Amino acid sequence: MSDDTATHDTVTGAPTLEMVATVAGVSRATVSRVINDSPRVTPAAIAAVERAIAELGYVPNRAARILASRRTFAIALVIPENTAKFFADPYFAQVIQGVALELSSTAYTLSLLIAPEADAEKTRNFLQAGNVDGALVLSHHSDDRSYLALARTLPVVFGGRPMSAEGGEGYYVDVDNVAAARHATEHLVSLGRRRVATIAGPADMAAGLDRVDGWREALDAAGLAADLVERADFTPAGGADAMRRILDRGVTIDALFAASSQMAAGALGVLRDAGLTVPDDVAITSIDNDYFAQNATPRLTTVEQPSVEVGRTMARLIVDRIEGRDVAQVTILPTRLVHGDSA
Amino acid sequence: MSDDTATHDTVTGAPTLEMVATVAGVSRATVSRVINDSPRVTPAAIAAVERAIAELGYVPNRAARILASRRTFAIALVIPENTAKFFADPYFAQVIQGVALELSSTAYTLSLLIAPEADAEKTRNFLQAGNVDGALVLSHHSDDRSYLALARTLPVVFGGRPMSAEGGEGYYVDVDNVAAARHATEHLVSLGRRRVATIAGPADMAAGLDRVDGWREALDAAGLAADLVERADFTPAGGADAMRRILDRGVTIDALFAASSQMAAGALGVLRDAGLTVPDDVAITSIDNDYFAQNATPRLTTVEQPSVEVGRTMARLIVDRIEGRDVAQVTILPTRLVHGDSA
DNA sequence: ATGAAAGCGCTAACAC
DNA sequence: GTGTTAGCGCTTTCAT
Repeated sequence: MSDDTATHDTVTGAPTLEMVATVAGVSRATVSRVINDSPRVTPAAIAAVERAIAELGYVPNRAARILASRRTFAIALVIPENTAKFFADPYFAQVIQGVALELSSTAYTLSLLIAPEADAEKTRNFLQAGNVDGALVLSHHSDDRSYLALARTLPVVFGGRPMSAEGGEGYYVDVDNVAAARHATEHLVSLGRRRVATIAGPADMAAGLDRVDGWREALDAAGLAADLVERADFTPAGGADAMRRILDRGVTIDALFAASSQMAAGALGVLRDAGLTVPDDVAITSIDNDYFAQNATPRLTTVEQPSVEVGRTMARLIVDRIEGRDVAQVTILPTRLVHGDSA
Repeated sequence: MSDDTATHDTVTGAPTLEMVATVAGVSRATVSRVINDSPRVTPAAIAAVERAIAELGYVPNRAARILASRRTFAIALVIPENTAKFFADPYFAQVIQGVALELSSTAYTLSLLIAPEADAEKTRNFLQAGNVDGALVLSHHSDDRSYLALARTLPVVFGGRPMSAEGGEGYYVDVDNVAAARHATEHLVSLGRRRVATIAGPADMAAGLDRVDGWREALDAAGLAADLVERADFTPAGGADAMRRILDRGVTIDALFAASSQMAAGALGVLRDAGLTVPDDVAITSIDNDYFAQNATPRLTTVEQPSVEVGRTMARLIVDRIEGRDVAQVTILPTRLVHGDSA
């Protein structure tokens, strides 16, 4: 027992598992079992070890753990967009924030992979190579088949329904985009608006397709025409262009549903330049209670989706899956209409 | 030599240093020396090892390195702002992007620390505790003394001149804020504008103080009055408020220099509401060629600071310092005026 | 349920 | 300049 000096030592570096073992009066193996909450330890041993851990302020050495266990304690968050777009979009920022928040209370570390489809292969190789214990994929393009394939060899959780998923494939967290769009549009209708245009998102994204569907559902239900659709790319500039195209059609609209607040923000300027006031001439609703919605003039009436919560949930699910716990394959988070001054 | 089967093995996991040693016909120590480019290795040995590494596609195991070397291969990026502000500000995003970019080609990993001054102490403890090999501090508040102190026990590189630094203290990367503001203002003057107001940043930030100085220098040189200053907090909402205060003074201005494009974006709406057009009634220049500058209507004429490059440079410097190489204490990066439609 | 002991893949003295 | 040899702090069989 050359180690029984542990408790007397003036601690040089950080306390080690061995010191905990000595203080608790058990073996290193038992301490390890407690740390990794193995089921085969007596309550008494657990208590002793936990007391020792608290007393010493022990924190397991990450590198040693990784080396010995041949796990990585790393989780990848894959963003299939280029860097510029990624940083410009508040949605990503919020999801990441949620993931980081949730992970901070676990042993897992976040490894951010901003992977334009261009080198998607490089990204998948990295993931396959055992660099992470699991992956979170913010899937937005229809081109997510490869990540779906990846999901067969590595725990993966998608953010947003993977578009190429056949029935029952893939774990994902999402909001009900159809319902969100429907609510936003219904609000315009309930205000007495009859000629409701929409600026939709790209046709290769679920949020692009589903939100047009929701808009159409609401108008159909009200017996109104659903023929004024222009697509854009979710950016303010794209929204402005789409708005111009709508005005160019020469029909008089009294309402607009934009599939994102960024696009609504762009449309706002075009309407103003055309001499139309919001909400008097044109009422507007959109999706995303983000920076753009909150800082627009007038403040947008918009559907808030819990993006931070999406991130948290994704993180929670991937950890559960990595550690072998059962989780729901599909998690749909609720949205809510936030009243601004644009409708 | 029970290991001479290495080259014949059907590779199970990743290739190890030991396999490289066998293939290269040297000892593990030599391989290690090559990897860590120790000076005491013969060119021949280096070549052999490098060939073996390439042949096997060997990548050093991070955990093992960390464990054996008692280094962390981690670099902290400290952001002394709260999470919300951090995510809303494109400047941070760009600097991080630069840091990540540069670090991706090194063995170092980025550990993001978003540390409101509130728990600055916790942050410093973490840094002192040997969790990272070096720290990057995005210093903006005058309250950076503590990090300056930290710099005596850990390699630290600041982003932005540390405000509380006495002469010669601290390594930092910055732009010439005075010159940037001067150029932006001179441009307004060169357009024939005579009544140039400014929306300045907070008085406890270098960018807040220096940019007012630059504005004043330009006006003084032109013999114009430099009396219209309102301070804000670099956000659009703050900019809008400041703009209102300027208008409330009742003086007619024909130009505005905003210390950030975010604030200029906020000011834009207020001017519009006041029935003033940009640039006809009021010409505007600002600093930061970011998302806000590019998506404002009209597009802002602004001074671009190379934020991504600031990040890259900070990363390069900290790695050099960690590895014992000599680096310049002060690095000033150039800025340039980008012409938009606001002036 | 617990302990003993053998590594995980690498670095760093220390000898030659 | 290069090899030998102990570990780094932890997990994980395998006994007991």
